Amino acid sequence: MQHSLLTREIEVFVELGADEREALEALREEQIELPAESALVVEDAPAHHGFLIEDGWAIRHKSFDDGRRQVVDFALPGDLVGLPAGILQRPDHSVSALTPVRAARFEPEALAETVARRARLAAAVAWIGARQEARLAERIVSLGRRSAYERLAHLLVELWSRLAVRGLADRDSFAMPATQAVLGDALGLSVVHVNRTLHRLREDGLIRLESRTVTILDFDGLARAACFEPGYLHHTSIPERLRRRLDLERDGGRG
Amino acid sequence: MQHSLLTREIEVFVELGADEREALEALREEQIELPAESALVVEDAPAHHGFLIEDGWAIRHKSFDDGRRQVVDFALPGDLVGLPAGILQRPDHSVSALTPVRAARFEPEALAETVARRARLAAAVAWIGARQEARLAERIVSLGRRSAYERLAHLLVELWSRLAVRGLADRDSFAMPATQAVLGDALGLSVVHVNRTLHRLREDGLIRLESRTVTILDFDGLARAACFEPGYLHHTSIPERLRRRLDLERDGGRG
DNA sequence: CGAAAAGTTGATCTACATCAACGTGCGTGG
DNA sequence: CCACGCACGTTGATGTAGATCAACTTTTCG
Repeated sequence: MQHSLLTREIEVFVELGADEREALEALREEQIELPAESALVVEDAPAHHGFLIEDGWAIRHKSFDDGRRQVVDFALPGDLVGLPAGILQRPDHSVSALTPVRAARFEPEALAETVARRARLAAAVAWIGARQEARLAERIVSLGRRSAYERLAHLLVELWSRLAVRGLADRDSFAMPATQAVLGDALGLSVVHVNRTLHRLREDGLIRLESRTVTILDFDGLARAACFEPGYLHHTSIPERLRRRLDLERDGGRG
Repeated sequence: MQHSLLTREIEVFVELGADEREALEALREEQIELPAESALVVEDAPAHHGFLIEDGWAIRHKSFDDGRRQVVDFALPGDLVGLPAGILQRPDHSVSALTPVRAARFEPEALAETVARRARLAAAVAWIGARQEARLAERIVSLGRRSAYERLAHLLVELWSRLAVRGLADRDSFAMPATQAVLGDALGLSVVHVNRTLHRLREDGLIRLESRTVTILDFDGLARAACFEPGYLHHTSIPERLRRRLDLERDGGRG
């Protein structure tokens, strides 16, 4: 894996020139390896970096003083974290490794600068941000209006989909490092209820679950149970109209 | 209000040059006025615009086939909507006017182009996006881990804060055009429960509520009840480090 | 002024939380 | 290599926040 995952991620959507690819590679400040449980970004800590997750899972989460915790999103290989934290004054949530994590660290300001000079990169980053926002919106829908059963089904389909487009899932299964407690914190449920709900999903023949591996036995059934509409994941490329504008930009710009 | 709200909104955080301001003004495609209930963005409709809300309230929401609905966010004067919808292939949620709305319409592609040539503008837009994402994250926390009482208190404080920084709220009150049904759809609660919970907030002497006006009687109490931490709203300006980089960019760039 | 929309209140139901106990796999130290 | 401990998972009993159903009042608006 010589090219960073970031390059690959972006190139799914826009083709990059050699110079653009180089500029991205130059951002990579340091390669880091973190044990499970360690923090990549700490809420309220002023100094912070962005990270590109290259291997392992992380969570973005907020904690209350009284011990309540909410997982805002899962960060999988290929995901960028700490970007908003870098743009805003201080991070308003933490990012912690769920498994051992390998990641590329970079200065958000350097990314901003690099991207500011290259319209196509800027569009790609905006695009990544918009997609993240779409995911959060869908999570709001889950928490607000879906039952525990639907939420869990939905999350499983989402995770599989996100891993699958990156070639990190098998045809019908994937490794699930999150404990039931973490799932509960992501879905706004108690551990006990996550357990019972998983049990029901198994009873209903939708999934199998063994040694931290989820096998989806009935995709249609699971997606139907979840009211899952894949559109919000936006696995497709940047809209034609936008791309055309930016190709113009590229030809007509300083080059 | 000759200058667009967008200009004012951005200038809270970075100073703009005359050219930058002009470029933003040039984006304004058309001024539109919409009655309450009408849609600015329709889920699944391919053609779409971005809008800068100039007056009135709107909601971003998703609807299920079975009638369930979730309000993802409120859009207040000064807010940008339809931006992610413009970047992504198709909008994954709708935006509807809650009251009559005055808004400036623009092509998202034109914004992308304008912004791509001006680092400071790009940073400002990225900054606006990051702030929106922070709001959604906080909403996820509310829905996942806060009680109805806390959620409602939290929302009221948030709305007041957002209106107040824009000079749209009185010292301790604001006009609240959302019905209890809409509040329910935003908070993941039933109308009945919203009603009872509002009642409790009144009983406890935290708010008063008359003719669609919320008066906050006890800010501290309400914020405490909500576990409200204002940080996530990011009403402060762009971090110094980032600003410095972009000022450099401005001096050194093509100009 | 009348009708429809919004708000209010009570009774009842249920999805999920909480409490409690026990099972199971696994890494660590004796 | 066994045994202890601990994190995680599982299951049952019970409690409760909030949903649902139903009726009524008040406000809004054409």
